[in-house]
Amino acid sequence: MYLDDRKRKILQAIIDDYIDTAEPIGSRTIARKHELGLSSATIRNEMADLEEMGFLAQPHTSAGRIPSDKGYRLYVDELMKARELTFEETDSIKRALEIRINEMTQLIRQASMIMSKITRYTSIAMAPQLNKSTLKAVQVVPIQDGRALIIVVTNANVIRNSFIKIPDNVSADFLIMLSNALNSKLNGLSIDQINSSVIQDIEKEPGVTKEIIMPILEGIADSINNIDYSDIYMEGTTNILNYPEFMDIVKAKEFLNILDEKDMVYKLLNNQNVNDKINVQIGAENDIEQIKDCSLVTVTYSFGNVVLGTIGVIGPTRMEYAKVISSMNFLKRKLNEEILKHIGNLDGS
Amino acid sequence: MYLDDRKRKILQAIIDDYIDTAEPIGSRTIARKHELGLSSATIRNEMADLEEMGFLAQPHTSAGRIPSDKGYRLYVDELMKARELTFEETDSIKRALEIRINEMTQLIRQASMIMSKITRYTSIAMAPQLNKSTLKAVQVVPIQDGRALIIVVTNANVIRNSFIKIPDNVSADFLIMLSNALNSKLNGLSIDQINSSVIQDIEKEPGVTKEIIMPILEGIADSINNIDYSDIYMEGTTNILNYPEFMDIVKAKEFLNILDEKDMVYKLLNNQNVNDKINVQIGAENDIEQIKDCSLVTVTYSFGNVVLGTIGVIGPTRMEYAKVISSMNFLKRKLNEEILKHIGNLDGS
DNA sequence: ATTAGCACTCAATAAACTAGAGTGCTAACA
DNA sequence: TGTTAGCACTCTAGTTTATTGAGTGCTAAT
Repeated sequence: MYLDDRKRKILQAIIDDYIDTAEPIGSRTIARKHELGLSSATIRNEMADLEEMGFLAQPHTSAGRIPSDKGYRLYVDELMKARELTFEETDSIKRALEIRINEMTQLIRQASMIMSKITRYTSIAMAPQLNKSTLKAVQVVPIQDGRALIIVVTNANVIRNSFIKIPDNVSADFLIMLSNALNSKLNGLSIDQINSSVIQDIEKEPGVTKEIIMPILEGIADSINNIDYSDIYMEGTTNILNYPEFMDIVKAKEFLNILDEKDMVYKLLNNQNVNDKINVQIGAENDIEQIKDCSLVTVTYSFGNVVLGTIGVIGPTRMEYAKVISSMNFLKRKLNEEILKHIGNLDGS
Repeated sequence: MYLDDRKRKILQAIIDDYIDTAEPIGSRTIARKHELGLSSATIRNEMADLEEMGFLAQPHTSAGRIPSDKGYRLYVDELMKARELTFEETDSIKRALEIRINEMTQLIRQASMIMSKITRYTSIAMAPQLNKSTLKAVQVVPIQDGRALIIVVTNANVIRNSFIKIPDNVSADFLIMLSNALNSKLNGLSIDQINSSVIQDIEKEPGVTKEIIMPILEGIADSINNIDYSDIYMEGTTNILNYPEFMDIVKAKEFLNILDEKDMVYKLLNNQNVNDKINVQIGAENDIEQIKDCSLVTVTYSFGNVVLGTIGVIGPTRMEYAKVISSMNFLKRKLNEEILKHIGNLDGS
């Protein structure tokens, strides 16, 4: 069966309406509301075809049709019309990102917050993925005898600390010297690139022993590797409860439970293709059974070839795709500008 | 009317049963299940008295009785029997706190997590309140020309960073000297104690100017004052959906919305009395209308006179108070031991 | 190819009924 | 005088039955 232009128009009309009302759409509704010049009977025949082709489904025999995941996919890829953002929307995105930024993570949280607010869905975000980053500065700061604090700054200006134990007899001056050595040797390396030849190189410095260097390197690895789940942010988690398809307490719980488990959210955000596009996962396209009735729109942003994180909006499959995608596009653009400003500035580049 | 021993026994029995079943309790149930040697008619009369005194309420004329906030209050203060924790429970609390702790916040998150798991309610926690802390170490680390990173460590080993701008021509050696000066002058002071005389004192150091010292002090204040809401942790937010009184989507949403707004949670945790006791807020005793059907059990823990934070468990007013309070007590004890170990160690004291 | 018409289906809502848990009151009892 | 058995009454929750209306699929006419 061929998906001709009339079928596409009808499908589009049905999905538009369904996104709007969350009610199964009948042939008469389409005939009345959209000027297709066709009677309900004709549309009825076309709808039967569309169902057979897998784009529509029927909750029960005497109900209207609702879109299937496949239907939404076609809609997103080909049918829907772009939605212009209003001035209020673009403006609030712009203003949200205009904060005084101290750390990348703040920028991301802010971005996540505004996405949730504009779309009225739930936003999830993941902050910089440290193990892909490279070191920009390392400092060893003495706190008191036998204890020091390692501070690591990455090329994306993410800061991590970790306490370490050091031998008691180490002087503050020596640590300063050591910090300088570490800085020059490790600068620009990713954590994976710190191998034995680099370590041997550092050991050549006067006074540097295995006893002192090992806890420091462990501390650095600790700081970096520990992608801890605190770097996952969520906003508007209860928004889902506003949508009729999640008014059922069991459904709502299923959804909220996934958000409660940060490693699930982490997995969700990490399964995305890393590219410059807006990613759309519809319904069962994500492989978490409990949210097979949800869609996820994500964008991964980066600086150079360093992936800095991912922001996503998750809502019912009956999502206002046009609006969400437009918002994400605009956010991505503004976010990239901000990242450039932020990291650019600090790099002096 | 006098609340004699028999009335108290009956009230206790009713509340025990109601906490268990969430169903209004009738006179016959009490007569049957508890060996009070009284007929249902007698209990009926006593129940009418208890209702008149405000300890019980009736959802409708032909239903059993449910406890009022006042009833729960009496129950918590005087009636309930302590609940021994099982070995599994004490053991899992102990093991949860045995992690390798890098920062106080990790300890608190861990504690919050285990409370939610054991009680099956929602736990909320607040990490160290920085502005009551005193400074233990301050370091100014050059990142590149014109930019430096301030690292602040408090007496509770909480670490905060903030980027600052400094004049271009400042040398790394000078910053090291300055760090040393700041360390000796600011050590032991709280943020409120850094006044103009302290600042003047620092300015006496050779080469220190207002231009250089002001951004640094601002950076310190930034790090400290910014009690940001990331320091609020929650676990088991969806647990509430397991309790029949919150199966209603509107009720559930009301509850979850409060948790979604971190400043509400913040307010909730901050309104607690700061003392060494377990605090119990029953129903409308907390002044947030939306959670007037919830009870909150909190404990504030501290080191010396420094308040380090608060951990709370929030659930329906029909809460297993005995279990929650026992758990909190045990947690408090273990937590204090850990804090002593942790901070003690690092202080060398 | 399109459409009007009609019989049929099914969910949702309302209305009527039933069952049962629980109360309050009264009168009898120890 | 406190306690209890007994009974009429109340109210909710659950079940059954009937009704409505939106929507479909099919057929025959255009």
